[in-house]
Amino acid sequence: MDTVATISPELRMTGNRQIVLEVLRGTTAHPTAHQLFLLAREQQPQLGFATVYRTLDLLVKHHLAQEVFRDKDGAAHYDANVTRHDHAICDRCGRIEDVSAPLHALAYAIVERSSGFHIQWHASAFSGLCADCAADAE
Amino acid sequence: MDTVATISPELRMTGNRQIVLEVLRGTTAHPTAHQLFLLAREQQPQLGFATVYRTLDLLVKHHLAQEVFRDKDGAAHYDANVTRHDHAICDRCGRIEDVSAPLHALAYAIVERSSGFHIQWHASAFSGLCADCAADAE
DNA sequence: CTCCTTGCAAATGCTTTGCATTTAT
DNA sequence: ATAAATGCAAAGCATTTGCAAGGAG
Repeated sequence: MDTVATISPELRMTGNRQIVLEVLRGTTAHPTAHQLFLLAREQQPQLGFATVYRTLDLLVKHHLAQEVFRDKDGAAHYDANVTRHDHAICDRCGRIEDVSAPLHALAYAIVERSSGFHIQWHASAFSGLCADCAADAE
Repeated sequence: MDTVATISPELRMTGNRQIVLEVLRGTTAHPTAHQLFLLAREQQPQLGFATVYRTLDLLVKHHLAQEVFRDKDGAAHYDANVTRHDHAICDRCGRIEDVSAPLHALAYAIVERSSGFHIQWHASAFSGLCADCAADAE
């Protein structure tokens, strides 16, 4: 099941952009722009970080990636999975897990009913202890 | 119903801190640190913005305020309402509304059931059009 | 040739920190 | 007198932008 379009008609897929997109698709770690820069630079040593930021903007505009949340430092985290989903962040090990439950659909209904908002976008991040760390902490 | 403690045993309530807390309690606009600085400075002209940031850290640590979300510019927004609740942000008029529905309780149950996380904190922000703007746009 | 892309460096915006001074206990 | 709080300026991050050089159509 491929939920993500491989190419976008309007976006010229240069070598740099291809590498950034491949690196993002090759991880489930929800990297920041800077983390992506470090990974992509392994394959393209003269890559500049401004290119990564510009590429991420383009990928988001063309729905090939999404910014999923901002961490406590204010750094944006990206995901090549462009379906709407939420995230759970472990305060202990730093793991970031997708929340696959259709929370957003429920949330939209509740928010729209209670406030009258017509929701177009949302970001939810939950933090605490992941199952493994909670077990360790006992 | 006062959900907020007026004082905290460990926190020395200096004049500056009192003013920042009063300004935050006097608004439902979920201001940023800089907006709070501007408002508080009206009552205390020689106030420095570093003091506001330091005060906000303290207020959060002492549960007299919370950081409710970060906007697209990465700026943190604060709230003297320390109960857990979500926010809806209008893309058109910029209004930030509390979502009073007990979304978080539902979300916690769903996330905990699906991922095994023990949630301690969360931030959810929804954006779209508020009821008024949606009506205007028709 | 012309436009888009890129790298570098500088600039920006939010926040934190170092440090000397003032204030409270 | 001892410790905490404050203002100011400088530093720190994440991100954006100006600009000149490089590359594709």
